[in-house]
Amino acid sequence: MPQPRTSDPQRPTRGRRARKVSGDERERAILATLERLLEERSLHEISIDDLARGAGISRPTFYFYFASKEAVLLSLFERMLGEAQATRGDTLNRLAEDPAARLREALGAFFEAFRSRRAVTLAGADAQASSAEVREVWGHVMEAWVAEAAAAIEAERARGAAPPGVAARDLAISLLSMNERVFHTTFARQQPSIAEDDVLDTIVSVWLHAIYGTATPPAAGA
Amino acid sequence: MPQPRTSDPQRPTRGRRARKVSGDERERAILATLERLLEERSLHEISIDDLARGAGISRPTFYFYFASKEAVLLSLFERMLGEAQATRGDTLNRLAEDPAARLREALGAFFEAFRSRRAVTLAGADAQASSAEVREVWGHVMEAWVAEAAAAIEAERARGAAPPGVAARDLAISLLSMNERVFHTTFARQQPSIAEDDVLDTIVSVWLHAIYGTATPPAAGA
DNA sequence: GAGTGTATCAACACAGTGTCGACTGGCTCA
DNA sequence: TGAGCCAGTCGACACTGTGTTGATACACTC
Repeated sequence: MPQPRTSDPQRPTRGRRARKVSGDERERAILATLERLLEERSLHEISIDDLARGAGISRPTFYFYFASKEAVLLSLFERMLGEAQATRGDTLNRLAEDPAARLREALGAFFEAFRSRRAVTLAGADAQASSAEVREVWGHVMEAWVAEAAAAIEAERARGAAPPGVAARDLAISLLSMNERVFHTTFARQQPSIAEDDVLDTIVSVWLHAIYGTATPPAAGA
Repeated sequence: MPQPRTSDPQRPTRGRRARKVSGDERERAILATLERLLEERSLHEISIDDLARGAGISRPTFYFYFASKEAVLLSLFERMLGEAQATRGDTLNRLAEDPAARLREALGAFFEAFRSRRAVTLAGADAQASSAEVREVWGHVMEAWVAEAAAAIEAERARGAAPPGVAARDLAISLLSMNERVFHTTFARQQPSIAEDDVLDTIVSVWLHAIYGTATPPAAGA
């Protein structure tokens, strides 16, 4: 049985010129095909045969590259989450500089990262229902964001800018859960949902009130 | 082709004594079987054959009662949502009496309604990914809650208990979305999630701060 | 020029879905 | 009382999608 290749990038690419069509190109073709098809229909309306044909290979050959279509989605999803991480930076750690502005910046970066890959975001969220693996990846990413947000909340409480209240971690989970679900319904254009242009204003307001009790918390210099 | 029966209760039950096993009993047996199996595994790990066997009938006979397993879930889901509506009452309309207490009451009723039917709640939420029909039912229910919550927020702003802010409807959507997702991760015992005992305290606190800017808003009499 | 690893696919086995057509057995009304 | 109706039932089939097997090709290595 051929081992499905992991997307491990340091696989040794053997000497000089690659074959007409290399394995990496095929892998990328499969990923691109899924991303394209997800713009039109949901993962469970896409068959492995669709992906294989889209990448110009047969169904058994598909299995040489990925173990399942969920695995393809997972790869796409992980890439996107990596990008989301990268663009966001450490904005939350510098909350004290100007809470309202920094928070808007951080939440805006998330929003933008997900918005720019709408189809993958939605499919990834939906796939959590059916794939324990997707659930686990998402759980790890969320865990990191929760820890970061909780630390930021505690720091703001410590410097007296935010009043004490419910456990910082629980608050962070609540607010991030809100983001997650609000983004999802907005991107899916479900009813009821918030208009794309109003999402950021609304969630920033909730974050500020939930953490500081006011929409205009004090900056560190003030 | 036999018409799949709706769960329409006023179907005429013909004269005197019912047959050994009536159609209604079968229908109830299918619903009960799904609810039982959902405690152990997810909808897409349950086949129509499982449901049929569980109800003591063959697979083709299943189709006499329901058009698909999603339809069975939908029936279960709608019943549960109906109960959630019923137990909650009009608490949100009486927010002014004592905002913190009434809000806790209203959110507590929701939490309890969903908690008591954990398996159906989780399966219903998951099925939104794959079934437009489930999505639509959930959308309608949410829409009603959003309208009610938005009206309550506007009333509190009108009486001066809550400060003005982002659109009441958008705020209502955000807060209800938070509930939805927080409940889901808690019931599914995903990581990260809020402990079952802390959920109510946490979300009530966010609602109060987001609407009133404080955890101790004034009652109407005060 | 034999051997190894990558890449490929036709053909198969299988699981689940949905449908068709035939059958049963109680009930109604002529 | 017996012809006809109808809710209810299921064996058998066709179809779709999944995952595996085994054989093959090709490039590059030693």
